[in-house]
Amino acid sequence: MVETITQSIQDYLKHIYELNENGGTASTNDIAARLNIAPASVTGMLQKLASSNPPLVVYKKHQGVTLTKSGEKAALEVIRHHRLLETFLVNTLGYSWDEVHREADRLEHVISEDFEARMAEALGHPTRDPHGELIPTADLVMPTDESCPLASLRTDETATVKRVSDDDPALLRHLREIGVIPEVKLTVKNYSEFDGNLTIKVSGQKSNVVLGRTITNQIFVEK
Amino acid sequence: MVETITQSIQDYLKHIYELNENGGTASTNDIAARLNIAPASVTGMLQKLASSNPPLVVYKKHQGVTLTKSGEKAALEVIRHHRLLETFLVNTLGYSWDEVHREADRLEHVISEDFEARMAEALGHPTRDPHGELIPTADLVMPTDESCPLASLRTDETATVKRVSDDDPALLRHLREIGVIPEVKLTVKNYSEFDGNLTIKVSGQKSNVVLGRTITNQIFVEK
DNA sequence: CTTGTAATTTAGTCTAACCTAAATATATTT
DNA sequence: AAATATATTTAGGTTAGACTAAATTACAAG
Repeated sequence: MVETITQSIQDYLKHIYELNENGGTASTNDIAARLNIAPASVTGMLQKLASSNPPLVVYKKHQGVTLTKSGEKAALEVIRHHRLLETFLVNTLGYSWDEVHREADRLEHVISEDFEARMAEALGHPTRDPHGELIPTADLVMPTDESCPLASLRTDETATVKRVSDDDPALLRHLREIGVIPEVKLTVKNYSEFDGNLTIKVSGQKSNVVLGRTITNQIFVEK
Repeated sequence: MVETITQSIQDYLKHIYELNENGGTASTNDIAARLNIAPASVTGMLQKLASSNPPLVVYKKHQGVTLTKSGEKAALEVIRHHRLLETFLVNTLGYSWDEVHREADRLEHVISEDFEARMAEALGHPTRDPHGELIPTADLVMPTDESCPLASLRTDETATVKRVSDDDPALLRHLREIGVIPEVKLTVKNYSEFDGNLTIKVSGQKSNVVLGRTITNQIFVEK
């Protein structure tokens, strides 16, 4: 049998992977929200993905889905494409941090394995994309992420920024302005018990910045 | 109204443009052959393209189609994407002459205008792609081509290669081997009345080569 | 000017992926 | 434990773009 993995199936798998990373199982509604389609349409597709050969998801009515091994491989393939593309667009065409996402979302489905390999080669086989997200390896293994939210640090702790959540372009632009980008070092000058704000000294920047919980939960660091 | 120009419509328009360049009107069968689909499917699409708003083709039953101004603009947009992409892939990812075509065929439909502009900029606004095909300008005008088939030259004439037909990868590899690539100078050493063969001295190559009609009709030069 | 062939069109189907509305299952609150 | 709210599924429908088979039109050759 071996049914074809269409572009929309790739999109489903990618988002299910990301939902699985956080929650566990991915719910019909969450998937629908991410794909901007009606929940009813998602149900139909999940049934199809579960009964394809080989099955790409494990699906129990009313209980969401998880990826099978095959589903995960297919998802990682797309994610590798996406993250390599983001890196490539920033490095070779001067795209900025916040502009690459939409472009990569369209390109990820159409590039060949050859294109993927040539990009990886040209970029020196990077392990993270411009936002610091880990890039699955060529044999489709997702490296483990050792980083923790900046929000979990306390006064006098020092760490290196590893990753920044990429789903809000405005936040990305802001972080770029205050110098919070991957591989930059920072130190917590103060932690406020009251509201969870952190006062941060960013290496290379003159003045300290105060960041709220909402932001510090989207920045990931290694001590 | 302004209906959306889907990927397959883009493909139809691109091939109709190319058929119009040679023949005049594009026939149902020719289009079907190029797109690898059944002629009956083409008829349906042509009717749709002719009655869309604005109309993209002029269609008279049993007499093939030509592009309208709107159809031509849409076609040139795709062709510009394609040719810039080929140039980009060769220049920045080390693709060879004969490998770029398939990749560009998929990418041409999904890149943004921004991507197009960045490529053009990075490449220094090239006027020809790696095979020497003219690239439509940013405002979608196809430059006029002054070149003529190598087959039309006679003994002792000298010319510069401008373009090579790109639809046969094997031919492309052969031409690369004997040094026949755009901007290379060559001289006709002999013309054979009998079979139309040309004996050619290619600048930078030690030994002369003899090329038959089939090949010399696919190489375009300027004297 | 008729007849055979090739090109084209019509008519009717199919599939993928979406939709809406209604039905049902699950979860939450009182 | 019932009542309500929320999440999910079912049922039925739409659209784009392909298909095959049959009908028609155009064209070329005797």
